[in-house]
Amino acid sequence: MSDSEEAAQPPAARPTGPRSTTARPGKRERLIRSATEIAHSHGVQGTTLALVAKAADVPLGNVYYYFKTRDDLLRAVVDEHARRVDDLLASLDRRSTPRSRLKGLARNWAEAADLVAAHGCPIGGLSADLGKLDGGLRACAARLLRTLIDWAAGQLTELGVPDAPAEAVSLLARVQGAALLTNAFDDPKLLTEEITRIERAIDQLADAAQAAP
Amino acid sequence: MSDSEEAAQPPAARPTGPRSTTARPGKRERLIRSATEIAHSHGVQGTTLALVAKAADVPLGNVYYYFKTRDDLLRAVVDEHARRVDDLLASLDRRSTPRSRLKGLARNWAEAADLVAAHGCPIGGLSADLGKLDGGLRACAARLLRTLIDWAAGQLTELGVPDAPAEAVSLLARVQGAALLTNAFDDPKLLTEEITRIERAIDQLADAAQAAP
DNA sequence: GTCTATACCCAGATAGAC
DNA sequence: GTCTATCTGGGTATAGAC
Repeated sequence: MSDSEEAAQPPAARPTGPRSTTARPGKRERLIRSATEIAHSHGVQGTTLALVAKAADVPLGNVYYYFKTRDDLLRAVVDEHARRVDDLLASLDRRSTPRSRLKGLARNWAEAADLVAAHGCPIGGLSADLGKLDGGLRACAARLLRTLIDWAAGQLTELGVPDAPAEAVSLLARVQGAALLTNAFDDPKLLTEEITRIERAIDQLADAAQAAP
Repeated sequence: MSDSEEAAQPPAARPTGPRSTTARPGKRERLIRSATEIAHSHGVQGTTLALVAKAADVPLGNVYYYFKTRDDLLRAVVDEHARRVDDLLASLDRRSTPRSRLKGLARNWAEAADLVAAHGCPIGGLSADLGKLDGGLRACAARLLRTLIDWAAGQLTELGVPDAPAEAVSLLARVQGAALLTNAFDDPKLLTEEITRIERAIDQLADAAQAAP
């Protein structure tokens, strides 16, 4: 490296695996994935570097080559979720109608009912956990929920639903609350049934908007 | 004490303050109250004995005279919430109609909007936090939510609402989800507006049941 | 770049004087 | 009953050999 201001600069978020097609992802990526999983199952405060390093099969001391501090790793976890949300919304955007897109979003939680029953909603749980921290991480997770609400509000607007932003908040609230109860009672069926009801509510909103334009 | 099997037996949950009318509550009670507050603001994992002892103005070592382990103290926190829930529901039961009782329950969250924005719903947060623990505490918090749902289902049944249990779950889910978003965005208004919408939903359920008995 | 060993701190819990 | 001092374990973070 001729252009040197830092002797050893971490890879800094390469697109995907840096190696050949079949090799497992690089260490940085493995660490992020493990941390994301453990933050979901054990909560943010239970996400210790020892657990993450072990799950990623990376020696503990080596973690600090990729992340200066534990908070940096947690920030990367939020970014990872942001990527996943963007991917999901992009795939939903390919559907033909706003109604189908909104239902697809709701269905997405129902499909993960078992995971949600076991550990809660990854995004909702992360938000709640980060909200109880002291540092700059506090506000960092609300952006995931914000993205989802804004997207839903856009779909509702396209449907001609009046008061779309408030309806979007209600929709997300119903999903998040259902996820919380599902986790509390460890009962996937609660989530699938509640999502069905939410899909009905989406239909009613769409039908009402179509009837009175 | 003539009836001695234990040399020093902790007070074991006396009804209220053991002293004269104006003295502050006993140490055990102060510890429970401080722990309840800190569990709300810092989360269960952030509820350290040092913090609790300091807030209750009790020396750290003395905590163990009242609670054998930290888990015991956390169990006492859940019990404290259970008491508060029972009190709330008992006071609501004095209202004349199920509709008014249900709205009163919803209003209860709206009145605490600032606290919810700052730290989330005490019960929902506790449930989520305990769900991520290993030990026997895991299932212990779901009972608070269970109590609320069962009570709401009873009120809806009395109203003649069909599928009352599922409607009760939906109602609680909406409240809990609204609380989660309110906390994530640190915005009390979000909760008050969402509760208003939930009250409207209660009216609609009641009106519909009355129209078609 | 990678990994071992370890410093350092703060948590829960205990001992024992008072 | 009350409180100080302390033990022990596990957490983040660093030093430094390779």
